[in-house]
Amino acid sequence: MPLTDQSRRDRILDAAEHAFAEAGFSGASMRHIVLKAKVNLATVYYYFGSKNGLMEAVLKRRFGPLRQEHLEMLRAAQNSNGGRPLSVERILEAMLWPPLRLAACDSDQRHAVMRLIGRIVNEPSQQIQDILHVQRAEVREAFLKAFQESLPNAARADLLWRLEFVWGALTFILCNPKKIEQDSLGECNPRDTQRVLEGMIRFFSPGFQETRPTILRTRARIRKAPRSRQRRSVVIA
Amino acid sequence: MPLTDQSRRDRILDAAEHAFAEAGFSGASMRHIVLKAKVNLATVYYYFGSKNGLMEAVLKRRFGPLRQEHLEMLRAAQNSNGGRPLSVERILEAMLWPPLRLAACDSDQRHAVMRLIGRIVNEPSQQIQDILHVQRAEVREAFLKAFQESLPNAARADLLWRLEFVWGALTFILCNPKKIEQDSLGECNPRDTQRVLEGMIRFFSPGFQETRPTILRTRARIRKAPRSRQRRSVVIA
DNA sequence: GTCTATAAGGAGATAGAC
DNA sequence: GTCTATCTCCTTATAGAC
Repeated sequence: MPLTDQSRRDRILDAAEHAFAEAGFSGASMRHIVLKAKVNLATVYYYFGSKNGLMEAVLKRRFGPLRQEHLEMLRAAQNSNGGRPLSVERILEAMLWPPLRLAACDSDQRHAVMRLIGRIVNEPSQQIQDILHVQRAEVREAFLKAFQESLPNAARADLLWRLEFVWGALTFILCNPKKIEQDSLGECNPRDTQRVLEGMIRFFSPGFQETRPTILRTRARIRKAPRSRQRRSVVIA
Repeated sequence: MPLTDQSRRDRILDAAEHAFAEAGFSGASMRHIVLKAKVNLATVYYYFGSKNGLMEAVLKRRFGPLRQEHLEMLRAAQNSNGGRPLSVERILEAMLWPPLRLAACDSDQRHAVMRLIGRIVNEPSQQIQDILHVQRAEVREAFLKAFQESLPNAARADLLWRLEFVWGALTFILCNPKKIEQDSLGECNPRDTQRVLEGMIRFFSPGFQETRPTILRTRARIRKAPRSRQRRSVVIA
């Protein structure tokens, strides 16, 4: 870790990224960050103004390039396909690979980036959510459009839901790689990015093909809950 | 909201559940909680000992019954099926419905419970993760076994990954119902629990049937990233 | 640009009266 | 069991010398 080669600003961003990824926004403290970055506390305020400003800079450094890579990969796939609708597999690949690749970089920051993506998705702060929303809206639209072209019979609402499911699954595994590995007793290896990608594409692709309209079944048998300690005056079922 | 009918202890738990769900563990403060619960600060320490103890009580109140409901619903489905392997759809229903139903209760605590489930999954604290692990391990095993019986040709590692994907998608939509509704301009309605359940079962079922072994494709074309600002000395691809 | 020193307040937790 | 008052520490943030 050559400290001399790295400017103070970058050291702070790296340390902050790490801290925010590990402890969340409110859980991370400026003092821990400056300790790890080996800079003075006032330096952070000089460069970033506030803790919020620091988080914003951390997010933009990662999600700006990520957004561009998403869009470029989708466009490259479309170009190489001569303008015809892409297969679901190709779309999913363009959707999942950029974040997985980012997380696969072999560096000290690897785990930090992985967890940061997953962490901030569920971050309570409205300001953080706004930053994320701006970064994601354009990408969301592009992929939704690709899916609509690929699956003209699918209901738009279904596709929207499915994008959320995939995005949720992705952020979850990015945020909890260690837990997954431990819970599976080593059978799942989140660092084998290539295999994770293949597994996700194989698992999610068939579901997207399911374009018949939803038929709501009556499900009377599950109305009864086993315990009485919960309030369930109104049960939707 | 009849305050007199509710013991202090329950008022604290309700307020804490709400606060933790909204702001996360470190983001929520004891002082905000006692303000909402209309109790004295010392009362919380009398009943729960510490902030950690309070969180633990909040989690156990919800996840104990949830665990039981998961197991009972799976067992009921197996019994009604005469011991034969369940369909993937039935297993998914038993897996998804208890948390969705819990979130569908029409009460002031509804949103709190929804978001709490999603929130704590990504909570950094190790102690919280341990509580969650204990609650989830038994349920995980039961559902994994059900899937293995239903899909004898599926690789165990694949099933483990897929359980994580489903769990990740579920916790994501539980934690971010408002965001989903806004991003979709109202087309997705997270409060229509029944439809969400059907949508998830329809989306995830086909993927589980995919039991052919994974064939890793070479993907040279995605090796190139669009921007040079990221370090990518070692790219796994 | 970088530092020391410190402000100003919020946090979790407790002692001890009632 | 419930309250007031307080301890102690840590937090974000800033003022001002160099």
